[in-house]
Order: sequence, then C-alpha cells, then structure tokens
Amino acid sequence: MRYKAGHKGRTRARILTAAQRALKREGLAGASVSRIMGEAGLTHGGFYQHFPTKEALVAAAFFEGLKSSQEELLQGLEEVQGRDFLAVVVGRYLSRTHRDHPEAGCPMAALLTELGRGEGDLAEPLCNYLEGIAAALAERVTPAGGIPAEERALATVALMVGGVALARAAGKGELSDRILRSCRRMALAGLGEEPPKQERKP
Amino acid sequence: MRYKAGHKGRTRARILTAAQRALKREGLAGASVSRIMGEAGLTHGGFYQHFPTKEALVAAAFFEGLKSSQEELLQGLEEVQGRDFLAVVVGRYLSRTHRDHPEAGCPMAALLTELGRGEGDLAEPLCNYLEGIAAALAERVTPAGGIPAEERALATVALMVGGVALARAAGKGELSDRILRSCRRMALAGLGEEPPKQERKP
DNA sequence: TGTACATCAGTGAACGCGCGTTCACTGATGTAC
DNA sequence: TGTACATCAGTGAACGCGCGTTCACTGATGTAC
Repeated sequence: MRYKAGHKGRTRARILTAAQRALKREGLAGASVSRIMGEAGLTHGGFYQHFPTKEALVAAAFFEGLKSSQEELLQGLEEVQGRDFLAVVVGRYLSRTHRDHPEAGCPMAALLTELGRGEGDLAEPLCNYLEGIAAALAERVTPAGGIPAEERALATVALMVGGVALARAAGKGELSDRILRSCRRMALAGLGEEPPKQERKP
Repeated sequence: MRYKAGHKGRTRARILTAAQRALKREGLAGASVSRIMGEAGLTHGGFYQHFPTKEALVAAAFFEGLKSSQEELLQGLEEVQGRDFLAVVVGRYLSRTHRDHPEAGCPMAALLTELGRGEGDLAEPLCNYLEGIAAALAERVTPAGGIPAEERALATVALMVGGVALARAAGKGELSDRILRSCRRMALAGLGEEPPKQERKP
C-alpha cells in the first residue's frame, strides 16, 4: 500500500457526500458527474476509480441518504412512545427547515417522482426500507381511528413525504407553511390532545 | 387565411396533448422536444411555430394537465357531499389505475419533486390551483378530528399526491397496493362509517 | 539519513451522443383572374 | 372550369453545448537499499 491507508476510501466517502447533496438539490438526472466531483474538490476524470457508472453512484448515494435521514429523524427518541413520539417525528419532518434545505433532507422527499420512473433498480431496496420504517413507527404508535398501526404508519410516511414535496413545489409562502401545518395536524389526528404549538427543527 | 381555419390551432392542441403524456411519463427534463413532436406525428423543427421555448410548452402542458385532471377527478360528483364525496375522490385518485398510468394522471403526482426545484415559474400558478381545489374540497367535507375543513383539505391533497407518488416508487407489488389502501383509509378516518370495499377507476 | 524507484490517486483533453434551438427550404393549400 | 401565384405549416440539416465515459499522463507518496 503506497498512499496512507484509507486515503482512497476517504475520497470515496467525500464523493458520496457531495453526491447526496447534489442529487437531492438538482435531481437524479440534473446533477452531473462533473459538478458532483467539483463539489467534492476533485476533477471529473477520477470518478471512475471509485464508481463503475453514474447509476452506481446514484444507487449508493440514495441508500446512504435514506439511512442517515432516518437516523437523524429518530435521534434521541429511543425512550419516547405514542403520541409524543409521533409529534416529534412529524414536527421534524414537516418543518420549514426540512422544506427549505432539500440537499440536507430526506431523499424520498427530494426525489420521489423521479424514483417512480423506475430508472435504476431503486424500487426493491426502497420497499425494504419502507417496510422497515413503517414497522418501526407502527410498534411505537398505538392504532387510532379504526386503522391498524401498520397501515397508519405507511399512510403517515406518504403524508410526510407528500407534504414536504408539495410545500416545496408551492414555494416558501404562506400557503406552503399552511400545507406543512395541516399535514402535521392530520398525522396526529385521532391520537388525542392538541398538536404541539411549535415546529421542531429536524 | 390560406389553410383551413383552425388547422394550426389543432396542431398546437395535438402537440400539447402529446407533451402532457410525455412530460408525465418521462419528467420535465426527460421528455425531449423531438420525442414530443414525434408523438404528435410531427418533426421537431416545426415546434417553434407553436411555442417560443420548451419552457413555455412545459408551463402550458402542466396547467392544462392540472385542469383536466381535476375535472376528471370530480366528474359526476356535482350532487355528492361529505363522506361519500371524499370516498369517491380518494378512491379514484389513490387507485391502481392511477398509479399504473402516470401519463394519463395528475401532473402533481407525476412531477412533484421536479416542480420543487423551482425551474420555470410554476410555483405561483400551482398555488392558485391548490387554493382552488382545497376550497372546493373543504366546502363539501365537514370538519373532523378537530381539524378545520380547509386544513383537512390541504393535508388530504398532500396525502393523495404523496400516496400515489410513493406507491409508484415502490413498484407495483403488494407493498405498493398497501400504500394506496392505507392512504385511502387515512383520508377517510374520522369521517365515520367503514371505507368502501372496492377501488373505483379514475 | 539520502537517493532512486515503483505505485497509483487524481488530472484534463478527447470521444460520441442527444439536447434545445435556428433557418433555408418545400410542397400542399386557397385565391385571383 | 382551368391556370398561375402567394402563403405558410411543417421539414430536416446544422449549430453550440453539456452530458457520461475513456485514457494517456503526472506528480505526490511510501519503499528499498
């Protein structure tokens, strides 16, 4: 081994980090290899020493992004359950901060409709991820409104993702704020008590 | 006037129709002027006699698509109110048919995250449209779960759009079906009675 | 410790391609006489 | 009715550009002696 151990691995990680931000900001097709490499402080030519194709980078960045977004979302909530748990999750996800910084947020909210086009093989691992997060939500939130906890969890994910994406499409004005607030309320409806007064940052 | 009256206008309409389908199928960036013109039975060169830029076509197609999607969604429901009304709307929108045919469906569900990137000036007219549809829903559905009707309507739109987009991203498998069903249930939760047993086609 | 060498992460010019857009043209049409 | 003409919707070659990808290279690094 000639270079310092881990040198190449750290460069790869730097590319992956830059890719996550660029892809969420500009879209799967919109973010070019050149620009991603530039943001990682490199030139485009070296890219192919780390990833075989752009598609491979997209897949890697997408799932790394899902994982870290979930960790951030659930951070510090290990002991919290029920309505309190959901209120914090929903408050973090459906926040102005999340809406205004797609490059730092959830890859689903940033890329949903591009994923639906089915380029790459992103559907199957996305399903695994969704099953996982739905189960995690379901076991911490009691059923309400006659809906089984699993179903409620799945619909809550759709509501959160759709809410943030719709709020972004509507700009940053008053309507956009109202979309976020309405979705927060609906996610908590049927769980008793009033919704929290303040947004929490994600 | 040399050609038959309306000839050019009808060609323009044909381009617009082809554009709506192609844009929803392949995305705002993914659908090229050449391919759209090809689907309209023309060659690419003639495009600029009908639209000044691709961006202008995108804007025109998007709003035409919003309008006709809304008409289709509400068709035949003039006399229906309350839970029955919402059950049909939600059953049409969150259906397998809609999920499996994005090119014929709602432009928001097909293009949401690309719209959020804010290319073109699509945000302001989208807001007008959203205010309109939210008001239309709100005046036909009574408040429930302690949420004002206007807020509930806005959240329901986010849930429907997010549900279809998420179901598409998840493929056409069992999970995808469950996402649609869960969102239908959540949209109707708190409105009394059981959800309808059958999907209705949009 | 000092020098010659082998390695290989990263560089940047070059490739073929499809994009949005332009423009000289063509040929079907309706009009004038 | 028949012919010559003007119009203009639509054609297709061409443009400059940025894309993903390839490849000969460079120069900083660690190793051998």
